[in-house]
Amino acid sequence: MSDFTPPSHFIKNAIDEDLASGRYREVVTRFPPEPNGYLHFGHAKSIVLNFGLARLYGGRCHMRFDDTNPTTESMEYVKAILEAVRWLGYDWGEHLHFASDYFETMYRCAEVLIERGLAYVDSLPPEEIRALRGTLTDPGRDSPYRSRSVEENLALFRRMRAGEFPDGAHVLRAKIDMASPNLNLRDPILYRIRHVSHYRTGDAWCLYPTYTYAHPIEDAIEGITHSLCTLEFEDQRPFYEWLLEALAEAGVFSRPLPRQIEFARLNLEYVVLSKRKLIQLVEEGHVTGWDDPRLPTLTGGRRRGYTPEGFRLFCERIGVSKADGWIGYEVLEQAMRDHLNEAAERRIAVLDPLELVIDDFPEGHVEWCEAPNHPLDPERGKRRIPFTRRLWIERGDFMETPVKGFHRLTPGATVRLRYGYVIECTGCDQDESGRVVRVHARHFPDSKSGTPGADRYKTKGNCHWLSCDHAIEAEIRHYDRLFRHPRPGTEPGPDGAPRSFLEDLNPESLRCYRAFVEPQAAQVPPETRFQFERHGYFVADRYDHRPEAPVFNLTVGLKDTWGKIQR
RNA sequence: UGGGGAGUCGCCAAGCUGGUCAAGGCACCGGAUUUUGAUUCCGGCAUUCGAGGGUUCGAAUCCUUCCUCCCCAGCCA
Repeated sequence: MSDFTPPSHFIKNAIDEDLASGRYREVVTRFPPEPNGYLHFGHAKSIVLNFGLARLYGGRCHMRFDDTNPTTESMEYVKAILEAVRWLGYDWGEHLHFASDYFETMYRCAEVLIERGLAYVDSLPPEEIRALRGTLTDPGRDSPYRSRSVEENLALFRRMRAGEFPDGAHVLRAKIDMASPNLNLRDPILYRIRHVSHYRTGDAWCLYPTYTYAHPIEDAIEGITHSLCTLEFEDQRPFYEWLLEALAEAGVFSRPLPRQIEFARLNLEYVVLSKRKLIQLVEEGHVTGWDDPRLPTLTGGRRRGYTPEGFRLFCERIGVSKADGWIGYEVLEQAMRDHLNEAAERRIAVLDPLELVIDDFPEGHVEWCEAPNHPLDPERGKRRIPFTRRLWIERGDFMETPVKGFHRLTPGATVRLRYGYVIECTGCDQDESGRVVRVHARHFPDSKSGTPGADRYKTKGNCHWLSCDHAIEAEIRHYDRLFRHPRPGTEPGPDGAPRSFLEDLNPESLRCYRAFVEPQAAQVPPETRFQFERHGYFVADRYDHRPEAPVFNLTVGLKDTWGKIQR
C-alpha cells in the first residue's frame, strides 16, 4: 500500500487551536446514531472521523444512541450498529451511552428553562404552529400561549409528563424569537407528547424530547468537546449554543461547553445513501436484505468483502471539508484493492471454464506444482497444485482468431501456464454450432516453473488453470454496481421532473457463475478473503459458504487495462 | 426576494495571519520491471485558484460587485 499521510483538515485545525488556546484540555467526541436503521458508508466517514480524531489526540470517543423518538427505534438496530462500529475497528470502552438514560436530566433542564422564562407550553394544534412560524421571507408570529405565566407553564408541563393529555395536545417550546431570520430560532419545539412505549424506557414516559433539544444536553452531560455533525445542522448551531449557555447560566452545566462543528456528508457515486431509499430497496425486494453485498450498508460492504482497513484508507483519502461534492466509486474500490493487495492470499479460480487438453501429457499422471501464497510476502509460504492432462482454463484466454494485441492462447501461440509448464496451442475442437468446446496443446517438459532453466522460456502470455480431476465446483457471485447512473434519480423523466432512482437500478448488478476453484480455496471459513489471480478479490460468503459447497463474492476486480483497451 | 454554508486540475483536497503557493490522493497518459495485460517503479498532468473590479512592489490568500450550487418553513434526526 502506498504511503499516505492524512492531510490536515479544518476540524483538526480547529482542535489544534482549541487546545493551544486552552479552551479545552482534551478531545472528547462522539458517534451518535439513532437506532432506527442500519449504518451505511456515510456513517463510516463519521465513525472514522470521530473515533479517529479521539485516537489521534489521545482523547476518547463515546458511542451514543440518540434514541429520542420511540416510534422508529429498536434494540435490533442497536445491536447491528454496535457490531458495525466494532467491525470497523473502534472501541468505545466504558462509554456506551443512550440519550434515553438522560431523560430525567433533560426533563429537569426543561423545568429550569420554564422557571427562567425561557420555555413555555404551547397548546396550539400542529397546523396552527406551522402557520404562525412564518416562511423563509416572512417573520413568524407569537402564539397566544407564549405569554403564559411560569406557574401555569410548570403546572401544565408536569401534567404533560403525568400523562394527562393526549398526543399532540401540547408541546414545550423554547421562547426565543418568532421573528428570527433563522427559522430554527422561532421558538423550536423541545418536547412532544407521545403515548408510545420506548424500547428501553418502556412506558416510563409519554413525553419525549426532540433531537434539537436533546442533542446539546447529551453532549454537555458527557463532556463532549467537539460535537461533529453534518452541514444540514449548521443552522441549528445558534440554538445549540443558546440552550447550553442558558443551562450553564443556570448552573446546570459547567464550562467549557461543547462546540458543534459541521462537515460535508459523504456523497458516493453509483449508490444511494439516504435511509429512506435504502429502506425502500430492502422492503421492495430490489436487494436481498440489509446485508446484500450490493448495498452500501456497512453490513453489506462487509459481506461484499470490503475491509475495515479499506474503509479507513478511503476516509483518509477523501478528506473532510465543508464543500459538498460527489466521490467517485473508484476511490472506494481503489482503497479496497490497496488493502487487499497486501492482505489477501492468492488462489486460482476459473470462472468461465473451457477444457484444455495437453495431448502429449500422460493420462493419469499428476505433476505437482508450487505456487506462492503471496508474491509480495514469501513468508506466507507456498502451496502445491496438481497439473494433469486435462485442465480448465478461462474461456476468455483462448481466441481462435486473435485480435491484434492479444497474447494468450491461439493456435500456434506459446504461453506459460502459471506455476506450471509452457505450452504451445495446437488447435481446438468445436461443436456443430461452431462453439469452441476444447483446446489442444503440447507442453515443453523442461519448462516447469521453478526448475533449472525453466525461465529460458519467455512468453508474453500467462494463463491460470486448474486440473479437471481436482478442481472444486464453486458458486461465484459476481457483483457490479447497484445503479447504472452515477447519481441515481437525477435524470429527468418523461414529464421533465427527475425520475425515480429505481429507474437507474442496474439489472446486471448480480451474475452468478458455476466456476471452479482449487481445493485450497474451498477449505476455508466464511469471510476468508482471496485474490483469485488475474480476476480480482473475493470473499467466502459470510452466510452461505461451506467447504463442501463454496460460495465466493466478488469484492472488487483487479484493474484491467487490457479489458479497457478492448472496450 | 430572509438566514446559513460552499465554489482551487475530470473527481476529492491542502494552502487562505499576502512573497518557490499552486501540496497530496483518485482518474488519466507515457515508459521500465513483472510467471497476475495485477502490483511496483519512474515521468507527465492547473502561468492558474467561480467571474469582474480594486488595494499592493507582489493576492488563491485582503477589499468590492456579481454568478452558481447546497441547506432551513417535521410535534424526524
